Amino acid sequence: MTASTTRVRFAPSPTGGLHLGGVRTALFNYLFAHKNKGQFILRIEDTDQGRFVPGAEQYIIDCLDWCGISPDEGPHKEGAFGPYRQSERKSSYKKFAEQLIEQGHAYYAFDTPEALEKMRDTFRSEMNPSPQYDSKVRMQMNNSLTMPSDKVAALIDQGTPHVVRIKMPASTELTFQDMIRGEITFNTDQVDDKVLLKADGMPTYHLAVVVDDHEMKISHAFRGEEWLPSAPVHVLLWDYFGWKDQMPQWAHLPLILKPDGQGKLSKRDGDRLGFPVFAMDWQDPKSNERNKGFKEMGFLPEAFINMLAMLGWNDGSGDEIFSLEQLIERFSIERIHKGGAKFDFEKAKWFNQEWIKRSETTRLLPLVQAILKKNDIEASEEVLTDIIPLVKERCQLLNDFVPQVAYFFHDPVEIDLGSVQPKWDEKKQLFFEGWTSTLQQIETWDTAAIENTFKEAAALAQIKPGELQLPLRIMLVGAKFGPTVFDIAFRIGKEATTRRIAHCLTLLAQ
RNA sequence: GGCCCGUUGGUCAAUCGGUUAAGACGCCUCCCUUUCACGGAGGAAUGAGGGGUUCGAUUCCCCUACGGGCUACCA
Repeated sequence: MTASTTRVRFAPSPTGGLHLGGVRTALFNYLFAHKNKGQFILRIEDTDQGRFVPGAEQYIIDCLDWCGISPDEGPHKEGAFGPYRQSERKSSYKKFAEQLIEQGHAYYAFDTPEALEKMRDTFRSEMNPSPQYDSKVRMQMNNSLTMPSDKVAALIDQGTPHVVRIKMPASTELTFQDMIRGEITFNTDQVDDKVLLKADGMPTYHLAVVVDDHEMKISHAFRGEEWLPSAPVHVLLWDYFGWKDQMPQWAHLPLILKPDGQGKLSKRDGDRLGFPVFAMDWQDPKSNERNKGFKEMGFLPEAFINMLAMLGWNDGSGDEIFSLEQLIERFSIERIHKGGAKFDFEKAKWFNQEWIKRSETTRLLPLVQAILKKNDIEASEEVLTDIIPLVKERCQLLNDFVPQVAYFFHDPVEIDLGSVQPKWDEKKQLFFEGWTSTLQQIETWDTAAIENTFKEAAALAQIKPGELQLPLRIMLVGAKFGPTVFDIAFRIGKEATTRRIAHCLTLLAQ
C-alpha cells in the first residue's frame, strides 16, 4: 500500500431498516477510520430500482447519527468524491463496462430471462442443481461471443435488451489477501460470468463497488462474509482496469447469527423472539409493516455500539465496557473473529444496564423525561435530578424508568394487597393509624425524621420494623420494588403519604 | 450438488506449543437488604471426532463430521 490516507466506506442499499450487522459494519468502518485519522464515507448503493425504498436513505443517516458514528462524507454531506448515490453515477459505469468489452474481458449478452431459465433447466441435474452462466455454457448462448459483430451492432442499434457480462477466464487460480482470514484462493471455473451492467443501464454491485471504491480512493473495504464468494470477480476487475496496485485491502466480517437454530440473523427472528433487529424503528412505506428498533426499545446508543463491537471483536484484556473513544483507541482488525457470533439479547440488555448505571444523571435526564412524557408524566428537571440516582441501577432499559418512577408522581393504581393480607392483623392496622397521625406532627419532613418516627412507633407497638416496611411499601408504591420506603415517603410528601396509607387501610379493612 | 469460510462451557469469548483452559452474560447457592435492584463470596458448565508433527497439542498439518455463506439482470 501507498502512504495515502485511510478511506473506508459503508455502502448499504436503501431497501429497509438498518440491521444490526449493518450497524456493526458501519461501526468497524468508523473505528478504523478514526483510529487511522482517515475518512469514513457513506455510499448509497441504490442500483436496484425494484428494491428502492423511499425514506430508507435518510433513515440510515439518522441511525448512524443516533449511534454517534456519523460519516465524514455522504449524500447528506458532500465531499470531494461525490456523488455518493450510485444511481447518480450511472453514466460512468457504462464507460467502464465498454472498456472491458473492448479489452475482451466482457461481452454483451442478449439472453432473455426465459432463455436463461431454459438453460438452467437443460443443465440442471442432481450433480449440478444450480447451473451457472459460465465458461462452459457461454458459447451456447446468445451473446457477442457467439454472434457476428455486425449482428451484435444491429441488435444494439434496435434497442434490444442486453446486459454486459464479465468473461471469467478458464481454470485460473486467483488468490487474494483478506485482513481477517489471510490468503484466500478461488478457481475461476467456479465463478460464473456475472452480469456487470443490467438491461436498464444500471451497474450491478460487482461493477459498482470496484469503480466506486477506485474513484473514491477507498483504502480498506469492510463488508460481510456473504461477499466472499464474489470477491474473485472484484479482484479480477481491479486487475482488468489496471488498478490492482490501488485495490483496497479486504476485510470480510463474520456474520451475526440467530440466537437459536442457525443462519444469519434476520428481522423475522426479532419478531419471533421478541427483540429488535434494527437500530431504530422502521416502518416500511409500502407494506406499512413496523419493526421495533433498539433506540425505541430503550437502549442507549453507547450501550448499543458497545455491545455490537464486542460481537466478533475484543481487545484481549477481558474488559467489556468501552466508550466510543476507547473503542477507537483499542480497535484492531487483527482481533476480529473469523467465526460468526450468535446474538444474545440478554447480554445486550446487560450492556445497556451497565451504561445506565454508569451514565451521569444529566445524560439520562432528557431521555427519561421524554419517555415519561410519552406516558403522561410531566416531570421537572429538578425532580428528576433528585430521583434518577435513586432508581437508575434498577433499570435495564430506559423504558424501565416509567414504572420505577411513576409512583413518585401519582398514587399507585394497581396495589398488590395480596402480599400484605396474609399477615395483616389489627395490631398492624392500629400501628398505621397511629403512625399516620404522628406523621402530621413532623416539622421537618425528611427521610431521617420519617424513618425515626416509624421505628419509634414500631417499638411502641412491639412490632419489628421489618414486618411493617413491606406493607408500607405496598401502600406507597403498590408493589415490591423501588428504593428505600422512607426515601419515597420523603419525595412524595406528607399529604400523599398519609393519603396512600389511608386508602390502603380502607381496602384492607374490607 | 459445487465452491468458499468457519468450529473453546447454553451464549460472547481469552490462550498466539507447556496454564489448575481466563473473564463476561445467563443459571444456581450464600452474604448484604425483611422490597426490587446494586454490590460481595462461591458453584455447575468448554477444547466436535479421528489421525499425524512434536519431549509436549486447545494451539501446527491432514481427514471426517457439523455449522454457515454463495451459487439472481438483489445487494
